[in-house]
Amino acid sequence: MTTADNEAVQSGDKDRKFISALARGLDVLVCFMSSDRVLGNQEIAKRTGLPKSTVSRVTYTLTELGYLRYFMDQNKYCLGKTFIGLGYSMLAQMHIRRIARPLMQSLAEYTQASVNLGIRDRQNMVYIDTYRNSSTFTVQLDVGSQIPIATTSMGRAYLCALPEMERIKLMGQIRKSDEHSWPNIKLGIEQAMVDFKKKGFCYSLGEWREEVNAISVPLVASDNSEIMVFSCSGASFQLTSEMFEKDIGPRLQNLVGNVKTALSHLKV
Amino acid sequence: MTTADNEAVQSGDKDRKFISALARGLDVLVCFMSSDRVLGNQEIAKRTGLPKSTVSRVTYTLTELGYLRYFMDQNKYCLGKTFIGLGYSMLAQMHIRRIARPLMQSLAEYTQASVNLGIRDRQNMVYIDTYRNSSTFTVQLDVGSQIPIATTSMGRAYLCALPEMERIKLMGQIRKSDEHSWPNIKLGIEQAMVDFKKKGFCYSLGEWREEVNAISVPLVASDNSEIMVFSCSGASFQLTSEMFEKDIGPRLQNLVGNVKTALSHLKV
DNA sequence: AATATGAGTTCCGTATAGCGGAATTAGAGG
DNA sequence: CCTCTAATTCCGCTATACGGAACTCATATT
Repeated sequence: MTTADNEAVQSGDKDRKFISALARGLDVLVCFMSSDRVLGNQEIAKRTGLPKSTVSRVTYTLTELGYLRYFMDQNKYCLGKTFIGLGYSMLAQMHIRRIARPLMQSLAEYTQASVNLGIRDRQNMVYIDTYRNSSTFTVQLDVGSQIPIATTSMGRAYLCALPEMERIKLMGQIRKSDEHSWPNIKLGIEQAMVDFKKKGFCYSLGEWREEVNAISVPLVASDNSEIMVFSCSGASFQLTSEMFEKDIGPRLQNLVGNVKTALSHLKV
Repeated sequence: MTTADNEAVQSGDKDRKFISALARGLDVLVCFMSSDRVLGNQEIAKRTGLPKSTVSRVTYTLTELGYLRYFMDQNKYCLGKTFIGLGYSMLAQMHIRRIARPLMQSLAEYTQASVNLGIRDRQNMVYIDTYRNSSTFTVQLDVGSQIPIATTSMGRAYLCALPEMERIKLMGQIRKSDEHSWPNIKLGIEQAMVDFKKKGFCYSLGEWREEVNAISVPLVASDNSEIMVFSCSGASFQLTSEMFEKDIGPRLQNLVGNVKTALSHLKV
C-alpha cells in the first residue's frame, strides 16, 4: 500500500523510471479516502510512515495546487473539489451501470434489501452503484463506499472469479495486513470458494458486520479484462441463508446472466 | 494551470517547500479529466508541455501505482479506479445536496427542464447534482460534468457572487486562455453582472451552446467560505427569456433562499 | 508565571533522484 | 526495405527533494 511495497524498489537496485516523490505525494492523497475526511500533518505522517517534514512539504504543495483544502482554524486538510470531477468522469463511462440499473432496482424492490454493484480498487471493493427500497434498515452504504475484500461477500466473490495466480498474490497481501486474524479469514474465503464452485454464489453471514448478511455473484467481462460483482445485502434478521440459497441466489445469478448478454450485444 | 503558473516559482528564487515532481505528476493526471479519456504519452506531453522522457517516467510511475490503467494494444492510458472512490467520498459530505434535492426535483418537474447545482473547480464549473424530468431534451449533463465559467449562466452567476478582487483575478485568467474571443466574452459577463445586480439572477442564452438557454442564481454560504450555484437549463425553444424573467427566475431565487435558511438551521 | 506538551514549520548540508537531450527500439505504412 | 512516428532507455549533471534537528506557536498543567 505504501511506496515501500513497490516491487521494483524492493529488488535491490533502484528503478530509474520510478518517481518516488510523486508516489509519496499520492500516498498522502489516498489517506483522505478512508473514512476520515479531515486530517492534520501528524495524522498523515502516522498513516503513511513519512517523516514530519516531508509530509509538511507535500501538504504544502498539494494545497498550493488546489488538490487539498486547508482549514486554518484547526490546521488540517481535506480533499479539494478536483476529485469530484475526476471521480464522476470515470463513472460516466461505465456502460454497465445503465444496463444493470433497472434489473438491480427491481431486485431491490423484490427483496426489500440493498442490491449493489462493486469493483475492486487496491485492497477494497468499491460500490459503483447501489439500490435499495426506501424502507431498508441497516447500514446505508453509498456509491463510492469502500468495503474490505476478505470478509464481505462481494470481496469473496471477487476472489473466486480471480485467476489463481492473482488470487494467491492478493490473499498474500491480505494475510500480511492482518497476520493475527488470518486463520479465520482464510477459513471464510475457503468456504466461499467451495460455495461458489458448487452453487455459483457466495456469502458473508455476519462476518463483516455482525448484523449484516450478504450474497454475491461475480461478473467476468467477456474479454476477461475486468471483474465486477453484484451483491444483495441486508439485516440478518431479514435475509436468512435459506432465502439466499433458494430464492435470492438464483435471482442474482439470473441478473448477472442478463447483464452479461446485454453487455456483449452492446460491444459488438 | 500548469506548474509554471505557480506564483512562488515565478518570484525569483525557488520555493524550497514546493515539490515540483509531485506537481508535474498531478498535471499529468488532470489531463485525463477533460473530455478525452484515453491518452498516449505524446498527447500528454503536448498538453502539459513536459518533455517526452519526463512524461514517460510519470506515466510509468502512475501505472505502477495503479492510478493509471494501461491499454497495451494502443499503448495509451486512462484513469484508474481509485478516483471513483476519491470523488464519491467527497460528495457524501456535501449536506447541501440532501437539503436541495427535493426542491430541485420539484422545480425540474414544474419547468420540465434541468435543474442543476454546481461549484467551481479551477477554470470550470462542476455539476454536483442535477435533476430533470425524464422527458427532457437537449444535452444530458451528468453529475461531475464540467462546463466553462465565462459563457455559461452558472459560471457567470459564480463570477457575480465572487468578491471583486478574486473576480478580477479569475477574469484575467480567462482572458489569457483565449485572448481572441475575449471582447465578446467580456460583454457577456458584464451583461450578466448588470442583470444580477438588477434582478438577482443571470443568463446564458445560446452563448455556450447554440440551442441551450439557462438561468442561474448563486448561493453564498453564510460564512462566505463557499459559493454554490443553482441553474435551470433547457432547449432554447422550450425555455424563453420571458419565462426566465417572470416565472423561473423568481422561483429559482426562492429555491436558493429556502436552501440557505435550511442550511443555516442545520449548522447551528 | 513558569513549564511541559504536542503539532507544525523551517533550516540546511547532503546524496541522489529526477531531469532532459540524444540515441535506441518498436511498430505501422507504403 | 526504407520512412515516419511514438515510446522507451541511456547517461552525465545538477537542481531537488530529503530528513534530522532546531525552532515556533499554541494549549494545557502546576
